[in-house]
Amino acid sequence: MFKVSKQQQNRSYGRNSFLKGISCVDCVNESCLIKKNLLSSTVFNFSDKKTEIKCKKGQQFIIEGAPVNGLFFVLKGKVKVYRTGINGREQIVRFANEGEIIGHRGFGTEEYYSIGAIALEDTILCYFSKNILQEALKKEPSFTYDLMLFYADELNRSEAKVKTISQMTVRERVVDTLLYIHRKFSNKNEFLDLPLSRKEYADYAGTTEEQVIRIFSALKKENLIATKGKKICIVNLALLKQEISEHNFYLDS
DNA sequence: TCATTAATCGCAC
DNA sequence: GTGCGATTAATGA
Repeated sequence: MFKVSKQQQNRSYGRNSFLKGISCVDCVNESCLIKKNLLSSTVFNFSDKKTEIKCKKGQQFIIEGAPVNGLFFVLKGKVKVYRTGINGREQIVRFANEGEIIGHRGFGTEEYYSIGAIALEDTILCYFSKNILQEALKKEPSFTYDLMLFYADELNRSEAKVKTISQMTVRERVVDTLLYIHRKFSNKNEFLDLPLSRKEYADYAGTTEEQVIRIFSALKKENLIATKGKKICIVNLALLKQEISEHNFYLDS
């Protein structure tokens, strides 16, 4: 679609290539808050200073405990963000889609990342160093404001998740996870457009792989969902929503 | 195709 | 609800 030659060039470097890539002007991610603020000359000049990072499926690009140097934006692909708990259990904090920000919690005074991030499919990231970003944020209020809205939204989501984990039954948490993935990653035919393993569903819902499998097969029997290997289809969205509606759940991405 | 990995299920706790 | 192990299905080299 755009700048094919650049992509081919990237490919020839194999994994882990760090090089200058597609300009923000040509980016297709309208939801990206850099793209949205590109009319500002500050942001425009700043956008030129990004580094493009290519990740293969399954590749980790943020390691828990590593020093924070900057911020990632997802140009293309999907990513999971997690924390490791006791005896190595992963807690998936969130999934990030194209145009979203990763590593922002460590921004500011934090010295080390408290989260890890792994690409769920082949992914291209835009990386900005902390200093460059800080300069742009100080100069351009509307850009800063957009980022603030993003932080507020993240906080809201995080608070809602506390309640999910502490007050919902396992079944409700799994249903909630399905609805979350559906809101965020479904395409039109109700198939979830994200190849997650049962374990990854469990890590997000705060339960075990076995429970997820048991609940999936129960939901299948009740004709609420259908599965084909990793592909999962929401059959009866309304009924699933009804299951967790008493938790007066907020509905957003 | 064969070998590896993931998904299920049953059972004990 | 959780954790382990055996069985079966799916994936990929």
